[in-house]
Formats: sequence, C-alpha cells, structure tokens
Amino acid sequence: MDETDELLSIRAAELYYEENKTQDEIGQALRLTRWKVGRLLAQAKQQGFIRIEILHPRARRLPIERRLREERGLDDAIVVSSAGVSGAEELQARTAQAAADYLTALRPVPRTLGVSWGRTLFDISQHLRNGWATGVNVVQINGGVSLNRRPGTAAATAVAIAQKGGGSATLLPSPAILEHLATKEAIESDRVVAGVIELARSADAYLFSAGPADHTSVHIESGYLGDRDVDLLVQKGAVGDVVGRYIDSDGNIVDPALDARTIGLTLDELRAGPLRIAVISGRAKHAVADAVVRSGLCSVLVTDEATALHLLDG
Amino acid sequence: MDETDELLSIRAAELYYEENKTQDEIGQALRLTRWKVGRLLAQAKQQGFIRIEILHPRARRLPIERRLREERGLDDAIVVSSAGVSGAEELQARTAQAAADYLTALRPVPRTLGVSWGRTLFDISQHLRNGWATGVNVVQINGGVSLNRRPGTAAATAVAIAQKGGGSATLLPSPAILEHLATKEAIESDRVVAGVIELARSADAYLFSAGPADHTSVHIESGYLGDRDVDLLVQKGAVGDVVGRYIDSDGNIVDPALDARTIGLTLDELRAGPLRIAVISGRAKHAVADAVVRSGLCSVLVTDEATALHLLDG
DNA sequence: CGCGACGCTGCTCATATGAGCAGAATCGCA
DNA sequence: TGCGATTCTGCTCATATGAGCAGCGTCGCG
Repeated sequence: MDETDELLSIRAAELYYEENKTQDEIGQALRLTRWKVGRLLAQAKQQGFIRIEILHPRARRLPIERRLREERGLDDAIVVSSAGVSGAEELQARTAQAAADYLTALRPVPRTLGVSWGRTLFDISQHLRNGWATGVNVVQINGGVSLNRRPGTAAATAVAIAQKGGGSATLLPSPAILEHLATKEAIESDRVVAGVIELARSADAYLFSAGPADHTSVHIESGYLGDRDVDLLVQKGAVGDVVGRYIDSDGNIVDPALDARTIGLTLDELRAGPLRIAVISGRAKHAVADAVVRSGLCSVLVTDEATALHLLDG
Repeated sequence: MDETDELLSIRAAELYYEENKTQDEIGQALRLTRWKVGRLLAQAKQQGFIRIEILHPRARRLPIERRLREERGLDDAIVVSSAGVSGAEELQARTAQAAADYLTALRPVPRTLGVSWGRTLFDISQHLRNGWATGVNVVQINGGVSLNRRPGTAAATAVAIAQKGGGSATLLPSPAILEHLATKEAIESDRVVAGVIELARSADAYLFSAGPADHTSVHIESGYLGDRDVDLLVQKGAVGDVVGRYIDSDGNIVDPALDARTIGLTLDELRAGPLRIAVISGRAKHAVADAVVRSGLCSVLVTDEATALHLLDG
C-alpha cells in the first residue's frame, strides 16, 4: 500500500468507524468509488490499523485461546481480556470468574472434583454461584493445613466449592510439607489420609493453580518454607510449584528430597487425570505457567491475556 | 439489559469481532435467532463495551472535532488521536504533522500567512512538504530574535515555511520583549519594523502556537524572561503566552506593562484576522489552550485528543 | 518498441445486516 | 385474577457489504 492509499484508508476508517457513514457516502466525500472505499477499509484492517477491543470484565480473547489449543496442544483454553484492567487484583478476579464460569458450564459435570488450594482457588470458590452444579463431591489433592495462619482457608475453599455445587467435601487432614520424611510416611499410611488420596486419584477432574517461586509464595506465608528454602529452590531452577511440588521450567521436580516430604498427589498422578484444569494468572506466574503447559500437567488452562501471549510468543 | 443478556452480548461480540462469524452463525452457536444476535451486538456497542480505535500516526478523532466546533464555537478543529502514542514528543510530532496537513489542504491558499515561532512552529515547518503551496508569503507576527540561543530558529521557521511553499519570508527583525518601553517604541517606529507589522496585520491567515506559563517556556530559554518573572506572571493568573503575550484563563493580558514592551501584533489585532489557526498540544498547555479558545484568539484549533477532551469535559 | 504479466478498477451478483412492524409474552397495578 | 401497557420476538423488506470477474492500464523485460 503506498503512502497516499494508506492515508486514504485512515480517512475512510475514521468516517466508517467513528462517523458511521456508509462506504458509499465515504466514497462521495473522498471522491472514490464505493468499491475502492471497501478495499481501503479491508487494507486498513489487514494492516492492523483498526483495533477492536471488547471492554468487559467477562470478555475473552478467542483467537488467543485457539492459538493456545493449536500451538501448545491444550484441550481447551480460556483467556480473559486485559483490556481496561486497572490493577493486578482485577486480573486475578477476572481469571477466577472465568474459571468459575468454565466449571459451571462443564459437561459432563464431574462427580468427583479434585482441588488444590491457595489464593486463586479461594477466589474461584467465591466466584462460583450457588447451585453451579448439583452434587459435586470435592476432594483435596494436596495437604493444606496451615501452620501459622488461621487454619482452614484451604478447607474453606474446598467446602465452599462443594456446598455451592450441592455436594460435600473430602478434606486431606495433613500439612502440605513435612519436616521429616518419616513423619510424611506416617501420615500417608494413616487410613483416613490414604483413603482421601486414593479418592483424589480417582477424581473425574482436577482444578488447581500454581504458585510462583518467590517470597510471595503461599508456602512461605503458611510457614512450610522459609525465604532461604525458596532461594535455594530458585537456585536449583525452580520456577514455581504445583500442588506444593516445585518444578523447573521443564516441569521436573527440582528437589526430590523435598518432594518426598510433600503430601498429596504426585505430579505423575496429577498428569494421569482425565481433565486437568489449571488456573494461572499474573506476571509473576508466567514462568510456572509455561512449565505447567510444557510438561502436560494441565489439559485446560484458564489464564490472562498477558500470560497467554507469554506462552505463545515468549 | 439484564445480566444474562449482557454476558450473551459479550459472547456474541467475541464471535463477531474476533472470530469474524456472521450473526447467523453466532445465533446457531449460542442458540439464538440472528435477530437477537443483531440486537445484542447493537446493545454491546451502545453500552460502550465495544471500542474501535484507529492506530495510525495520522489518525484523527472526528467526533471530538465535531464537539469542539459545536460546543466551543470553532470554525474548524483538528484532533489527532492519542491511540498507541509512546511519549510526549510523538504527540507533538503528530500534532505538527496534522497542522502541516491542514495548511496544505487549506483552500483558498492564503497569499500572506502570518506566523509566530517556537518549538511547535518549527516542527510544523519541518513536516511541511516541498511545494505544499505555490507562492505563499510568510510574515512573522511577533518579535523573535533570540538573545542567547543560536539566533535564527525563529527566522529559520518562517523561511522554511515560505520556501517550501514557493514564496518568500518577511522577518520581524526585533527581540520579542524589550527591557524598556522606550526601546520598544523606538524599534516599533523603525520604518522596516513598522512595515512588517503592517504587513502582518493584513495577512490572510495566522498560524501560531501558545506556550505554557512555566519554567519550560521558550521565553526563559531565549533569555527574555527569568524564572522569577514567570513565577510572578503565574501569581497574577497567567496560564501561558500567545505571540509572546501572557494571558490569564479568560484570555486577558495579565501584565499590561510587560505587554507594552512586547513587539508584534497585539492580541486584538490577532483576533481580528479572518483565519486564525492555533496549534497547541501537550499536557502542560491544557490551560492555555482553554484560554485561547475561550477568548476567541483562534478560529481553528489543531490539538491532541487529551487536550481536546480537557477543553470539552474539563 | 512490442508483448506478456501483473495489478488495479468498476462492475454483477450473492449475502449479511439493519429498520420497521405485527403479534406474543410479560409486567404492573387494581 | 384480570386487563392495559410495555417489552420482546420473529418476521419482511430495503440496504450495505463482500466475493468474484472481465477489461484496462502499467510495468518490466527482451
């Protein structure tokens, strides 16, 4: 397109999109045939001069979702729009809402849903409507009894999801990470705990998030790990954690000893699930989102636009 | 529009604008008639959920231009888009380009064009094409021999506009502001100077900018005023200057004594011109732009989107 | 200078879309 | 509950738009 046509296409676009003139009227104004106007508008679009945004908290980016499915091999992807977002927490809320919407629309409705816990999962539980399902049983897939915070946020999440879905929750009564391997093995061999994990293994779907490998991690907040521990994990290549297990950028466990002291489904058990919905958003989680997708931990990803574009274009 | 319809309208908009589906196809996908889809899309637009931007350095905002004409009584207005602008200087460049475009398209072509000088006018002169007019005579309308900077930027501006327009420039060989009233009167009574000012009074069109009343003012840079002087002017209510004359928010001269020492057209003489094109953009000039428009100093305004919106919505 | 190839123009025709309207459904109020 | 008022729905019809195509001009190359 030469200079003159480029300028004309902009003038035409202004009249078409801002003034709602017909292509015929624009032709008269610019002394062009209406066909020429149509072609100029097509060129303007094709050259990317026209940007159309949908400004709404529930808006999604379907073309990006398609690319995630096609280029990253996901079964499904939900990408919320970042258009007009004020701050990071708004993006979290939008993503949580989208995850809740996805769960609600999910067919067939899972009879047993395995869930992790954390800030993201809690948000999702809050965004779910009462009656989002009828009779969903929720089971925790990793340990989550908090050590120093008000106990029960993990439990509250699972219970809320279950109650609003007209079912009941099965809690995993255990800390996330134990200090000694022996303790972990003892807890794991407990009848109740073993039963819960067994139930978790057989869930129809998993819903989980991932945490960043930095000092904002919920594991530090909960007292399972110290700043020091996280620094060491990062040194070993950790980009974040999934169900309490720290992984590197390829999705491999970075510290097998630590992993052995972590209660809940293993990553391979998680990966064996038929439907694995990961909900991951925010700048800090770009790297771990990539690792989760790369290693096939999730089959469905709910995320924000910026994270999605990071996964696609680096 | 209730919650359900709002959500549906967003889904429809995604399919329509991002996936290029027809309303009929969307109807099938969402189990709606195509008429319902059309109505949902109309509602989405009307509620402002759909934003269409034209991303191009030459893009203008026609609806805002119309409002400026209608609500601020301008004969014409040119508003450049701020969409996708990286920094302040890009906005200046866009505005200067728009002013150059406006001059080039101006009919009838003015035989004599009165110009002020400054950063903005210089930019315009650079953006004009060679041969933008044939035989335009340019005359300076205010004094502009710089005291401490390389002399001639003012002259270079007028000369460039004239040369590219196939005409010649008449310079006003005088400083902008004199220290003593007597000196000013002496210079003004000089045959040559008086002749130039007389020619300036009879120009077919004026092209000028305005400066902010702050320490970035070109009058400080040129040595006509000190930081102290400007502070005093601001105290007296100055919002900026036009052709070297400082005005308050109603367009009145704030310091008559200073004004009397300023060489060039008076504001009333400027206001008497048949076509008065002001080119004003940038955050710092919002107040002075308002004063210029409010007091009828310009009949045509070339500006940026943010400044225009400031003039319209405060 | 001649000739083929390419791109651009203005058209016809098919399709997509918006305006307007009559009947159906819903609402509000007694 | 009944009834008028209002909104909503699905339609017809007019219009706007995009696809495709033949003719023209222009360009590059021999």
